[in-house]
Amino acid sequence: MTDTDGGRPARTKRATIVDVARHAGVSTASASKVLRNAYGVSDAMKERVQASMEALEYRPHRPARGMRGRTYTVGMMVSDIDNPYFSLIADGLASVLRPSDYELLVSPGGYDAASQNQAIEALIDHQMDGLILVAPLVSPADLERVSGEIPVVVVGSHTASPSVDSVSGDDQLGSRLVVDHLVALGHRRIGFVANHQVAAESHRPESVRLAGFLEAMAQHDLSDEAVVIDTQWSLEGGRDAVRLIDALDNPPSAVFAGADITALGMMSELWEGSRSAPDAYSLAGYDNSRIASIGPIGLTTVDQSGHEVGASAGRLLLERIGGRGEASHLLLRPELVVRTTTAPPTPRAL
Amino acid sequence: MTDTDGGRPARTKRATIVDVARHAGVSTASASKVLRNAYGVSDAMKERVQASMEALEYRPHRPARGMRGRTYTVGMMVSDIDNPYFSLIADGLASVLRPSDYELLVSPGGYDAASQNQAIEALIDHQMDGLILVAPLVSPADLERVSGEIPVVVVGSHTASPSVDSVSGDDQLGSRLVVDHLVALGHRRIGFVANHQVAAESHRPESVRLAGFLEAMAQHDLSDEAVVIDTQWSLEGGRDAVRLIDALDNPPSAVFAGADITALGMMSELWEGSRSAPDAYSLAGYDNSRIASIGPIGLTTVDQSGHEVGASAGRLLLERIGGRGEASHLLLRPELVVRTTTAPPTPRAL
DNA sequence: CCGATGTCGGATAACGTTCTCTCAGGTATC
DNA sequence: GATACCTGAGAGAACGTTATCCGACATCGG
Repeated sequence: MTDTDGGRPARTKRATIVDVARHAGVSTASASKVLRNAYGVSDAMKERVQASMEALEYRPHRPARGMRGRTYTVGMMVSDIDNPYFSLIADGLASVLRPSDYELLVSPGGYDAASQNQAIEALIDHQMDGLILVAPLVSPADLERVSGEIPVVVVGSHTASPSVDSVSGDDQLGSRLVVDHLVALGHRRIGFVANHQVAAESHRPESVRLAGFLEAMAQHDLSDEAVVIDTQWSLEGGRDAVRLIDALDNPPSAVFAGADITALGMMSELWEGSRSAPDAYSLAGYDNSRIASIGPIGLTTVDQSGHEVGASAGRLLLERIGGRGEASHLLLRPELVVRTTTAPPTPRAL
Repeated sequence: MTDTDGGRPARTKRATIVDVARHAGVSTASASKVLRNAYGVSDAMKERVQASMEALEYRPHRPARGMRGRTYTVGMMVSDIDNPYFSLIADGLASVLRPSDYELLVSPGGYDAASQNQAIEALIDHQMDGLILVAPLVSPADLERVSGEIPVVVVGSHTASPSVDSVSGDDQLGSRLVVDHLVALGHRRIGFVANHQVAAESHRPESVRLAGFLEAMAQHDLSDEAVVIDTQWSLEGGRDAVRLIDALDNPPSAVFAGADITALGMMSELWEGSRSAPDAYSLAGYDNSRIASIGPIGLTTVDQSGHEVGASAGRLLLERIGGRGEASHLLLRPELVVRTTTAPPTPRAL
């Protein structure tokens, strides 16, 4: 009735380190040493134990390791697994984790601080060795608390915390690249679609991009021509943006949507009104999501090299797990990708 | 020098069930009973213990639970976290897991059988209570082996295994919906873009969709007009498909791309040749990914209701963990979503 | 030839839970 | 008022691993 015999299929017992030790004729302590390649084992013994592990198809039981400290697993918290950018980050991360002993597990945290906090706690409860938080919505205080328990690397949010590592794109520069491009095309009156929900928190990309936009406009002496449209970064928010712009007395001839998803919403809304970019106005996004490159879309955008961001985050985390004390903050250089949604202003807009 | 004192931040020790028990003045055994709301605790004690848990911010240590069996966590293996359809599945899954005690962790398994196997093993090593495998590339034999160790629900692959549960869309029906639609529009010669890499394995959606296409064409007495284009389901594969179709003597007036991603690649390639759907030929995809609905894309496609698929998979898995013996196989009804890439054949194509 | 030093291997006590089993006390039954 | 039964509470042994300590032996310098 217990598991000694009865499971429907002849459930084969998993080999433990004790089995390995017995099979190799050594103590479990020694087998463990081989497993961790710790100090104090002869080559002969090492070989014998490894052969036994092979023979028994031994794989360490992670919870058991977790009870003694390390699980050799790092957790990644993302708002939603459906984000092309997050996927690039995961890829980069995986590429640095693969050669190490570490493994990656992802937790979908949702779109509000409370559920993200819960997801993070669950990751901690699993005794992960380190955490990668992608564009987290949690408060700085919570972040600080978490980083006291476990090494943390924040990706995408500009934090300057002394206890949390961070990797992000230089969104200030990214905004400048877009503005420079639009101005070079001859635009003067330029709009920016802001994400009002979170713009107040200065460390978030949303507000850094806005600040970068305003600063770049000022550098071109175009502060008076900067038009901020307040809505939300989502497909629906993009649609709203189009309507808001239509209602303007003096509409811009080019719009920087702040994020690809918003630009896509705008394109969709324009399309439904039989208009398009750049005919109605030039349009630029941010993120270089895969969809932006599809022919009929052809969105001008900013590439953040998610792969590189992920790889850097992985390296930082591994270093931190390895014992580095002080936090490190990386700022990666974005690049402008010009496609077909930006062009010189149309005559009627001059 | 050890952790009794020295960590840089005043690292607060995590409360264990022993602490809770002491705080409440009961035995750890009783505290554990309250935690699992097991039989044999008075209401008074239950209340006291729960108050202590609250006070100490107690959260069970999952690895420790794992050592005794359950971890209250289910694992989901996906090829890549960047897939809009997977995200819908995860959403549906989360919605049934939330009210339960279970939590979800996702492992990105990659695009080949070997690395997916590795990801699955890692999930097992973590002592997950159950596994959701999304469109796995692993062999039926491996699947059988895994399902002997842990409850498994396969999503997206049509399996009839007696030991593995499955949930998938009725791809055969989906193909028929597309063909019926195209024929109703007046098309007779219709192409299907096949995914040659995996088409041989009859349980995979790729081959079921192909079979469904051929059967539907036969039902319309159009077997002679069915054109199968052999390439790959990816953006690049879609581009190839366009070139292959161009090389045909007697090209179809409508093409069923088999998957949205392929259709998008085709649209991109057509666009670069200053052509488009449905002018060049009608085009339909499969999956109803979010991007398909964007105005300038407007792809006619088949909706599989990923949310419902995920929710069903979650329910099945929970039942299975709960002890259901025999496997269950669900087939969900897909729906056609008509947008702008399909239209009656253009005169010259008649 | 003796003590000091170094190397390799093993015994063993945790780690935080679960769960079976035992026990104490109360209540019902005759 | 003795016996059987129930109920609530606790003791304690796992689970699979790690890491500290300890001992045995070999080597080396004087």
